[in-house]
Amino acid sequence: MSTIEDDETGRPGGRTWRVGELASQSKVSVRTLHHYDELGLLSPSKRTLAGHRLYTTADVSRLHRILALRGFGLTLADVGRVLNGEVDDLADLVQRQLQQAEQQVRAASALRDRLSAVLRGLSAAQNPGPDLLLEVMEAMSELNRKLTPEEFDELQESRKRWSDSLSPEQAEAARQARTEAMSALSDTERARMTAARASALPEGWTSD
Amino acid sequence: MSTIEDDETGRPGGRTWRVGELASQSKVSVRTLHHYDELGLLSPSKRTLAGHRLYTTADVSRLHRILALRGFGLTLADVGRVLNGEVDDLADLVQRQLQQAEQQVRAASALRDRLSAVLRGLSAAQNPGPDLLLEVMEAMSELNRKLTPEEFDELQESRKRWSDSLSPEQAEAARQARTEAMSALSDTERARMTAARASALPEGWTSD
DNA sequence: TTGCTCCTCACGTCACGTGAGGTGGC
DNA sequence: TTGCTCCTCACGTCACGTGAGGTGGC
Repeated sequence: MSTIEDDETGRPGGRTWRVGELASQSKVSVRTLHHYDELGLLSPSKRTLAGHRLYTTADVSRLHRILALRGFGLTLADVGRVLNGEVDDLADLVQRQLQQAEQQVRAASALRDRLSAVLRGLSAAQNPGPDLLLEVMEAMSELNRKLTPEEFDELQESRKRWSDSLSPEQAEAARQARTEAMSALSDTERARMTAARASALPEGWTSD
Repeated sequence: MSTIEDDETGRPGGRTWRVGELASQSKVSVRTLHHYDELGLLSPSKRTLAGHRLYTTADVSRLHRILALRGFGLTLADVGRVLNGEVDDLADLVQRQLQQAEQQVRAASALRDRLSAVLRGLSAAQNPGPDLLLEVMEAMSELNRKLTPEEFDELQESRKRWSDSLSPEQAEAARQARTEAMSALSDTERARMTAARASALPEGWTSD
């Protein structure tokens, strides 16, 4: 404030930043800035004689715009296109990003539900051996494909062969874990089918 | 069923599958099976004289176990460790997967909310030019960092410079879009902070 | 002269996709 | 002989992380 020729010069518009400075202030890595330079997404307007990057205020603004768009889930390629004005229908792009995010929410939620069902099954068993848990996880996945009658028979049979090798306590725990898992799976499946029906509507179709 | 020496031989346990067969039946690509072979995750027990892969029933079972575990979000490295019995605390692994899935749900939900706020802002503007949308998205991101007073002033000023170049209709649309966006952002921010507080608890700490 | 920052390669990540060029079995 | 399937390289993807080996400015 009082110094005028300390680190930055007083010339308006002449303030520049070195990579390290810009990186720490923007909470990105130096490597990220190098990467954006390589991609041509953000090339510093100046260089020192030694070849060190110097970012101007305009460059900094562009970086902020890049980080903003990146924060909305755009790929760097899309970020570049948007900033270059190569995208005419931005609303359409945002719409697609939204659908993608919704899909991610559905997928992650379904995964979360299945995992917590496994954990509930685990806690139901007093001594959850690794084989038990594996069995439950496999059974849950098995149900995700529709089984042909023969496959179902074989699954039953292999389950039987397997459970014959267990102590009564282990067998009971396995049964209980499986029941837990199956019911949770059904919930997930029901939700999935509902979602599938909704997304099967033609594009642009609305309920009114 | 009636033919006994048609494509598969009758010898029990002798049934084998070629990559293409196994791939289509298991809904994975041939390349995926090649990949698992390269990783040593699933190497066919047999080969023909010409070097073609032949998968036995045991191999097929292992593939199903692999796909099951993969479906629970494990990396292939973790899948391998589990199948090799190198993981002693499976419950802990599942627990970490669950936390990761929950994190994904939170991140995707927050992204979805911000994107739909942008779209609501968009529809509020009768003529949403690309600059308008960009402005809104940037403003939303800007708020995600805490601004120093000077930065806030500069943001206001740049906003002013920008809005001076707009028609009254555009300016009004921008104002409305921004209001929408800000309120949605606040919701998100509140949720984020709540989550942050929760995750700031030391490991193993529970509320009872 | 010692640190700290900067530079340019260049390989690694993760789970495969996608040719390229060639061989085997019905 | 024509298709179809199979084989083994080997590069590409996406957004950087992580050294390696060397130079510049206070």
